[in-house]
Formats: sequence, C-alpha cells, structure tokens
Amino acid sequence: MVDRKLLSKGEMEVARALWEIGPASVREIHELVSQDKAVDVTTVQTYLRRIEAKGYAKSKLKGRARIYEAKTRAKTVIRASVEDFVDRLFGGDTTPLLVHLVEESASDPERIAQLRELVDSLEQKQKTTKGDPTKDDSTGRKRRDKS
Amino acid sequence: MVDRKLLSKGEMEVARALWEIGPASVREIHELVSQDKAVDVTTVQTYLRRIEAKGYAKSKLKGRARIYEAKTRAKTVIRASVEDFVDRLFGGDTTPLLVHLVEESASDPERIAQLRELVDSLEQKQKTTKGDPTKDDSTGRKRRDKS
DNA sequence: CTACAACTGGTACAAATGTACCGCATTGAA
DNA sequence: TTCAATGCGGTACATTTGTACCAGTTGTAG
Repeated sequence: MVDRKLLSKGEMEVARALWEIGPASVREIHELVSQDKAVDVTTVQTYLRRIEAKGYAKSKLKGRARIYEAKTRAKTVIRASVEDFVDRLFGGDTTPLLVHLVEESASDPERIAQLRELVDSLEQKQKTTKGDPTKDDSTGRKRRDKS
Repeated sequence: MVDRKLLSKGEMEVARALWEIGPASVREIHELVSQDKAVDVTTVQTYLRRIEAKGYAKSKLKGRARIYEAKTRAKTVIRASVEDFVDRLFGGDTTPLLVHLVEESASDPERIAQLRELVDSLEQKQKTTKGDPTKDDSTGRKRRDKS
C-alpha cells in the first residue's frame, strides 16, 4: 500500500508527536500535542485511530493502555505530503516553492549561509557519489495522476 | 481581513487557474482547469463562489456572464498556505522543508546549479539592498494562533 | 416568434475533518 | 470491598470539502 490516503492537517500534528516520542500511550501523546495547542485527549485518541486506520501507525494493548507506534517513517509521509501540496499549489513543480522559501529567508543572513552550506554539500555529494544515498523510492516526481 | 480562512486543496487549484488567466468567466476558468483534471463546470463554479466567499476573489456580472477576478495576489495566498503547511508538518520551522526540497533535487545537477544561482543572487541583494523589496507583510512568522 | 445554447443561482449530498461526550472496565487506594 | 481515577471503545455531530444536478433566464440563430 504505497498509495494510502494522506493524513489530514490535524492528523499530521498528532503524527508528528508520535514520531517525536516514539511508541506511547494516548495520554503521553496527548501531553506532547497539548504543549502546542489545547485539544481534548479523546480528540487525540480519535486522530490516532484514524492515523492507524490509514495505515500510518499500529497499536497494541500493553496492559490496560494502548500503545501507538508509527509504522511509516516521517520522511516518507513528509515526501508524500509535500508532493501533494506542491501539486495543488504549483501544479507539481517544486521550484516555485523552493524559490519562495529561499526568498522568505532573504533577510536572514544566517539562513542564507546555512542554505549555501547545504547547496555546497550537495554539490560535493554529487561529485563523489553517483546514486543518491537516500535510496527509497526517490521518483523524480513526474506529474499529477491520482485523480 | 488579513486572516481570512485558507483555501482548501480543490479551491486552490481553481484559484491557480484564476491567477493564470486573469479575469474570466466560469466557463473559461473551467476550460483551463479541465486541462489538468476532469471536473464539471458547476463544480468549478462552486469553487469560485467559495473562493469569493472567503474573500480571495471578486466577481461582477458582465452581461449575462459572471466574471471572476482574483482579489489577492498569488504570492500572498501562497505565503499563507506554505506557512500553514509548515506549521502542521514541521511545527513552524521552514528549515526541514527547505532541506527536504533541496535533498529531493539532490540528483539533479541542473537544479543544484539553479539553486546556487538563487542563493548567490540572494547574497548579492543582501549586500546591496537593506529592506527587502517584497514589502507586503513579510512577518518573520511567529507561531500558530488561529485555533 | 421560437427553440436552443449558454449561463446563472439554488440546492443537494456523501465523505472527510475537527472536536468531543459518555459509559464501561480495570485498578490502586482506603 | 467499595470508590475514585484512568483509559478505552463507541458514538455523535457540526463543518468543510468535493462534486454535481436542475430549473430558470436570456441572447441568438432560424
């Protein structure tokens, strides 16, 4: 199931917490999420159920508490989300987003430096390595197609 | 109303078409959108109505046809969307997204070059100009707050 | 003058989302 | 043993979103 349904915004926030703390109970996850925004614990529970239903997490009862655990790496989910986002907003071309982000940090010298560093290391890697080391399914992103 | 409700995914696609062709009738916009995905003209109409309701477009009857026109620049909407997206996915820090995007293009030399160019020009601008010329409300992005 | 084609505005409606209450079981404490 | 706290599963429900049908109006070709 590579193509499961994407996580919604709210689900995503809970998923982030899940990735952050690793296997945890609803309560623990709720505590983490709560640091950012007030939300009922049962709401978090619902999100966790939906996240699991969508196949991004699994859970098992450990004693009386149900422990949730991410099933998909953040990276993978993020890639899919970004791709979807870019599709909607820029018709699939990531360039505008990249440019946008870079421009946003235009006024922050530190950021620019950081960026330069990133690009540098990329060029480096490009020179030394052939196949990119991120393995996984790095499709070069082609074009929309999921109706 | 700086803080109007964000556009949904579907609305966004229609909005993009609207920005692209400028003031146009439902039919024209529909034609453009249709190039990318099959959707009924009335669906597009509904989206346009909702986009207008959310304050991102205005329309006026011109003869028997209603002409829709964007009221907000793409840039502004994009900024808000990206911000929201980054909030959800990375807790407000754009760095991970930037890194992600850059890494995604790691295997594409052209892209890297392009990126380098971008960074270069940025450094340049940074050296010469003081206040960034994008004016508008370039908030440094603080934190969520729209419940 | 008439039939059609082009448009509009109203309305519909299922699915997804955001958010949460409630009752029941378990368990530690009194 | 009884009670309160804790956690779960079920269920609810208003909105938002995606998608579209339909009926009414009007310009236009005959």
